Amino acid sequence: MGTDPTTEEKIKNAARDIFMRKGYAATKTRDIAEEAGINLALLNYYFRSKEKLFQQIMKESLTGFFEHIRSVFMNPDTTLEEKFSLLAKSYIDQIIQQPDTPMFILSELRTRPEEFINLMSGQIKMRDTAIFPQLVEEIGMERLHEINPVHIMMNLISLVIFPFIGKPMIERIADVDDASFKALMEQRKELIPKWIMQMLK
Amino acid sequence: MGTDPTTEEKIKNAARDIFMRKGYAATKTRDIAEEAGINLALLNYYFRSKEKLFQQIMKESLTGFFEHIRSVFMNPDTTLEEKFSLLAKSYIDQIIQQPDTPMFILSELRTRPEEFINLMSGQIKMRDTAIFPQLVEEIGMERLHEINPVHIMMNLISLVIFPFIGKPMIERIADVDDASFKALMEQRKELIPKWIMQMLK
DNA sequence: ATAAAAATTAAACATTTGATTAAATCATAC
DNA sequence: GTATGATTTAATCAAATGTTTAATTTTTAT
Repeated sequence: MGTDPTTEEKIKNAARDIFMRKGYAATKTRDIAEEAGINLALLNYYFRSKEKLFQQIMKESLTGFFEHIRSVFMNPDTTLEEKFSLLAKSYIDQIIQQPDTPMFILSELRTRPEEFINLMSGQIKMRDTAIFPQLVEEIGMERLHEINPVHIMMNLISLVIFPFIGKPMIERIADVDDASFKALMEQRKELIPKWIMQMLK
Repeated sequence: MGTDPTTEEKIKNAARDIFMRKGYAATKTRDIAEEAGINLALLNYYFRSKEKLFQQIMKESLTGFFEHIRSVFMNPDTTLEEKFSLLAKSYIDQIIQQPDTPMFILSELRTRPEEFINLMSGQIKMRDTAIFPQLVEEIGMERLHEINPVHIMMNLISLVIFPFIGKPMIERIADVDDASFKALMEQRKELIPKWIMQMLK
């Protein structure tokens, strides 16, 4: 067993939980305090304000979110298809562990874009990745006008992430339960790279 | 020119605008009143409460959102590829007009799933559509175990909707401006049906 | 023209909510 | 053991927020 979490950690864990599930505006500092099992004043004692606490958590979420893309897309020693496959595998695994992260980031980015300008800068730029020239080469100069590499990147991310974002709706429309949903996501680790490769044909 | 909007319409329009942009919790009744140019008390006079006003708007958004899917997927007289094409075209056009709708629905569905159980019931069921048996036939019985029709439906919706949800992030990562983004979306009306058909091969 | 109904306004109310304060408790060093 | 600093608590504050009230103005019907 690990050591007991410090008060600071308890607050952060509770805050991450509730921020991710309900978003910034719907999260009350008292909910965080109760979930963490601490006195309300301790939240401000350790983190100064709800806003500061939120920014710490968002920064870490963003970093984790991009680290996956970065490490896969920056590697010059893997082929295109390997990159697609690695990204699908590691991302789907990660999101299964923390299903709320993508929606959390995207919905806060929509609601309060101002706060993100600094947090987002210094993150990945598509043109600086190793995958970008590989995509350009695979598509071929003469076909670049009909299929922009940005489409392929969007498609990869869309196919990986959207099912998790749309899960509550998909489960109702398609009559799939939680277990079946997870099984479908597992299959997608293999299917997505195949689909993306076909798009390049 | 159309007639002036009634007070009720002014409130609803303002509320739709702000709810869509900021979400339920971050929207203040006073913001709605100001945006609508009306006295705060009129909001409760016409709609009883913020919650009731929200539910009306959400119900209409959900209905509009599903009407497109329904009308395309229910039509027994179009081929699979025609359905893919029609859905991509009409959906992308609709979302370009009202880019916040998908994110609005999905993020509120995540934040307050309780409120949605009644609003969602009576909406579309995948197994009752005309497209479902078409998909099953196209895939073929012997391949159904390796590619569940639900994947194809998820992919279609993902490729259409996700770029709009991820737009603020995509624009930063891929260095595309608003005009280029719209041009890319226009291309996708033709590309998405093609990509989806390839997945069935 | 006038009375009744509908619409609008300014003010206030009751909670909620983020934050602070001052006192109390705990841990650590000497 | 005691003093010092860190941590925790209960209580409180001030502002924000959804809603209501009571009075006023505008519209409608006769």
